[in-house]
Amino acid sequence: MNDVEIQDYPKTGRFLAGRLRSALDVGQKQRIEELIAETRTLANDETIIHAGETCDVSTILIEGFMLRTIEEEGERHAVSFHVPGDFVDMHCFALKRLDHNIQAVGTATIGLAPHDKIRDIMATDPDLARLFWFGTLLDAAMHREWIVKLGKLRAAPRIAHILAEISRRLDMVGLGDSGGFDTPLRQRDIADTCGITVIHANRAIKKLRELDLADVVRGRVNIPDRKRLEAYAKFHPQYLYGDSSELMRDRLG
Amino acid sequence: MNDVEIQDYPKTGRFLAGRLRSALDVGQKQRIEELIAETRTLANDETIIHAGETCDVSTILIEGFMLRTIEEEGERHAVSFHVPGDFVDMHCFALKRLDHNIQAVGTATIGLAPHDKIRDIMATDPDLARLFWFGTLLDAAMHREWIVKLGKLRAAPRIAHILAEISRRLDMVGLGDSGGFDTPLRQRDIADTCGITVIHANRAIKKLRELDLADVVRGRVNIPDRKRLEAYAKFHPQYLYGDSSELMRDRLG
DNA sequence: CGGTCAGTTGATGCCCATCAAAACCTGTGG
DNA sequence: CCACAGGTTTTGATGGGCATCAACTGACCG
Repeated sequence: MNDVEIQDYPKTGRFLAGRLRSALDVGQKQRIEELIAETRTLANDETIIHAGETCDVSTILIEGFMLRTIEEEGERHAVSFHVPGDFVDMHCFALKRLDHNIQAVGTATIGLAPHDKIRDIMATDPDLARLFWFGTLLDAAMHREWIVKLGKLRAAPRIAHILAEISRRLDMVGLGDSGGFDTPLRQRDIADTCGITVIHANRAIKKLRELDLADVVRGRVNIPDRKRLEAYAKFHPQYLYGDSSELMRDRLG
Repeated sequence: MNDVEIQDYPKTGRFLAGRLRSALDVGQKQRIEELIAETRTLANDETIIHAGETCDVSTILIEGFMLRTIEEEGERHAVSFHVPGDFVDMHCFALKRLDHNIQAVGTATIGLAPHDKIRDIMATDPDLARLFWFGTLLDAAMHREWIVKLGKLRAAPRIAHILAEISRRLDMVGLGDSGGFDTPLRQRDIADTCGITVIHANRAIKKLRELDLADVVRGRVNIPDRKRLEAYAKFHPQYLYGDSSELMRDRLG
């Protein structure tokens, strides 16, 4: 991942960066870039898709953060979060309707890919089809890891895990920032993601601060030593299927 | 779903039954059936794929139950369970290696689909390609629902949710049994799935028994009134994307 | 009839939800 | 520049859920 990718492909240059993107040729990258018919800017908390709606475009997150949330009995549960480069609702192409909402956290910029263009790709480039598929399966892999962590970890390490994962994923798409990252995530969002109350999230964050593992302040997360944070969170990045993993040497085809 | 499907397609007749299967034509069903190069019988607890292994076949569960598990620090965590008709590791085709194990619970019969045959389908029938994709996205949808339930529900309703889901999924593939279902699931498996200890699982099961919601005995789960069980578990089947949902009327293409 | 494994029960302490309230930011308009 | 309002972060007190350690029962099997 380098800046050239973003110059050449300003809307989709981060898509699967650090993962299978390196297996794509120029023509394929160009074709993905041309998928994006339109870009939009989202306001804080704006929801682009509501659970149950059918859709005929898919959305790539270009800049900012987003959450997938499910409402139940008036409570919001966040099932996953997204960083730039994520095709946040590619699965909508195959599912036709979604079981959850997708909303911006802070302001965000998105690109829209009409499904008929994706259908063209499915019919003419099986390798790209498989790449899109791969992208949606990464979400499933992250869901699985999170299920394990929810069963295994208490509040503070859960939060540490979220922070460690965001940090790693930002790295993969070329937005790494040693020492932490800027984010509009609120304690409310962290609580909704970890399945705990805001109040308890606050105490757990305080604990991380006291342990000098992570400092969450408005708009910024400081991480003095990511290795220590990852150890505390029992974070093992294999499930992100990154390039750097020795196990991921074999590629498309 | 009816018995004719299983007579005509003994190995894959339950695949996506109750969901998009009804959108397939005879040629497509035949093509899926012919994917299965070989069948095998698995012993109790036998693991067919270990985390990290690459693979060049995918597996459909023909008879019995299976679990996806992730080991961490000697503890087994189950991230999902499977019923007949599930293509348990179709995602292995696009991911190449898996982040988890897949193992039988009790004895099970599976069918093996070589990846080169799947690749042929990807290249020649985009509708079937999309169907396979859809199948893997169902897993992701179930993962999301489970993440919400882990955040929202305590032990007893979690277990109730598992039981309700199994019951519904058996219905969809034509194995419904009003009053409950036979299963080799042990309390250990339920505990590993719910992220609780066996001891606490036992107490929660006792509670379900006392509430007359479900009776889990060796090899059998009795459900006197599924509606009541589902209400207690806050089970809402939309995430299973079943045919019966009004929202699912639109199909492939 | 002893061994093994699944299921069951009791006692203790920590984690987290809940109710309540205060301190703090941030943007707004006077 | 200050006052104010609304949302975010912080702290305290109380109770319930679950993990943990320990022990016992019952079923199946050689």
